[in-house]
Amino acid sequence: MLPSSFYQKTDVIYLAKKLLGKAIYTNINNELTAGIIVETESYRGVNDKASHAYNNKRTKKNEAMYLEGGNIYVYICYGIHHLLNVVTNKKDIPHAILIRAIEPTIGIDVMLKRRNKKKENYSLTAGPGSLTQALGISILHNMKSLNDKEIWIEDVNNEIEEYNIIKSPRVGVSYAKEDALLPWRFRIKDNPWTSKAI
DNA sequence: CCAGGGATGGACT
DNA sequence: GTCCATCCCTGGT
Repeated sequence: MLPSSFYQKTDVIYLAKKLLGKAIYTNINNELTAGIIVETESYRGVNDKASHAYNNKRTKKNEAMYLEGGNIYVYICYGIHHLLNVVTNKKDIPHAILIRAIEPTIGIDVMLKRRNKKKENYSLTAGPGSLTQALGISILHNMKSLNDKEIWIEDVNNEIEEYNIIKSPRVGVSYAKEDALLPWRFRIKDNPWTSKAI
């Protein structure tokens, strides 16, 4: 389990790249599942027009972003999809990292059941709404800690070098004007489990 | 009070 | 490629 100090570092761009290659685990309803994080996006708080916390926006929905690093921000997108963010930085600095895809490693049978699929393929966990469903993560986990027995992240000695990280603009944030072009989406090069979004 | 809309994914042509 | 399901917070009336 990563220490809280990891998440409380101040550079959310650095941390989004550092999360690549790490393993995220859930143990929900006594069912263990896990995968390697292969795609992330950074959201850099009050000055980032794509962030839910832009301009110090603070509501019941995004309150989790203002917790200290190492907590979880889950919100529902389009009324259907539960999207998982790792909160970073100090308390009251609302930085977050969206987990966009994982490569499944443990509990694939459980993931198939949760996703209502018969056969494993790349659509099992590629995409932010898909991986939360596979891992059993929902809005119920909003504001919970990653230093916990239900959801946690581990270093599995799988460091991703800078030259193996693809950087591109974030997905679905065209409303963010000039900030929409920032290359803050990170993917492991040549990994087939990343999301298919352009 | 209520219409609008979003860090998407899946079904279908 | 196109369409659209469906939640709930937000902001304008």
